[in-house]
Amino acid sequence: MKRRFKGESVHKVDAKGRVSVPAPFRRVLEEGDPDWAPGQNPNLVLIYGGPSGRCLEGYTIEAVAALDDKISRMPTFSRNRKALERWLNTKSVYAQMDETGRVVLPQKLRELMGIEAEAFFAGMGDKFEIWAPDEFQADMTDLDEWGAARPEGETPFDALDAMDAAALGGGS
Amino acid sequence: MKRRFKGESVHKVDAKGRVSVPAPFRRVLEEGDPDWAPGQNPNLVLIYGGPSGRCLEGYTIEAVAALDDKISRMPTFSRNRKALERWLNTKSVYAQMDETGRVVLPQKLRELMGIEAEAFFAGMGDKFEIWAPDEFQADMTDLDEWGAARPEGETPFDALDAMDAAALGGGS
DNA sequence: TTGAATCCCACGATCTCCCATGCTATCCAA
DNA sequence: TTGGATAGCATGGGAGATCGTGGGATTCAA
Repeated sequence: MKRRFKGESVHKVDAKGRVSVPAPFRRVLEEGDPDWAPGQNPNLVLIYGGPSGRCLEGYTIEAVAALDDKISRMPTFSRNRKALERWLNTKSVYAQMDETGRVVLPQKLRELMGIEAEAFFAGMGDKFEIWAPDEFQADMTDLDEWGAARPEGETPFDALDAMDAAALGGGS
Repeated sequence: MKRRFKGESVHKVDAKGRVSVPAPFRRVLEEGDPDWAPGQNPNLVLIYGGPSGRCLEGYTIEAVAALDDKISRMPTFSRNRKALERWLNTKSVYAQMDETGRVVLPQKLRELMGIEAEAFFAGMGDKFEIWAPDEFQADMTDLDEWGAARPEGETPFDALDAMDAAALGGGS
């Protein structure tokens, strides 16, 4: 079973835009880079035009390849495909960890996300997110309030339960 | 794993029509030119009659060869084939990077695309696009607005999710 | 001989790479 | 179980290479 991005942490961003990648994330990035070998520095991809738009998303090389593959199976001239290609190819950059476990966040991306002295890392399974700490806090609060305001039986956790029922129904 | 064209940037076009190729793109062009050797300048191909028509497309030598190959497998006298051959052979020019990482955009092509003082480069995986900055912005805005106006469950990202379902359903 | 394309040189700003340091967690042996 | 050794982690800084851009000189053809 492949390791996934889990956990959260805050790291300093220095004047050059360098920031430490949370140590547990490094293992995932290494496993997810087909060219990686012990003693080397894994590559990754940062995407910034995502659905929310308010955070950077970090993907392993493999995860990006899987996305690429999925998109390439969509109708060639569909608008959906064009939008996704723009997102995955234009609104993204390669990055590489250095020997001390850091990556450089280009100035343009830091500005877009409002990241200054600190960056907030949030594991999200097959990807991770990089936020300005206060932006993440705001998003988290939004999400909590939204969940709390849902009617009985329609909270996120209820939706999770509903997945079981659907699996049973569909699989039989 | 082969590197692909990723990212976006704007560069000045000087009076002679020279523009810097974004540094990350140079690596891809080098890898994609079979004749390239360290210390040399990679060749590339610029195509300008593409489907959208509003931007130049830059391809590596290898990518052009692959397209050529694909087209040559089409029925010999089909109109499709003829149209594509025109596109790939007639509406294209070779270009070469100089030692400082620039290429010359011929005046004719600049005029066709409305490129004047600045050119916008957009990575698109196996190729990259060169736009007049405002043209790209307009295209991007169109695309974003279109996506935002889609009903729930039909946005580009929903379509991406749907690929999983299709893969499962189609694979059985 | 004049315009355009090519080559060579120049320079400031940015980015990379290498080295350095203090801290924390882990491990091993007395 | 306790102290010290060791490895990994988070962060900082400096020197050199790369990048983006400008301009002059040269060549070639019209």
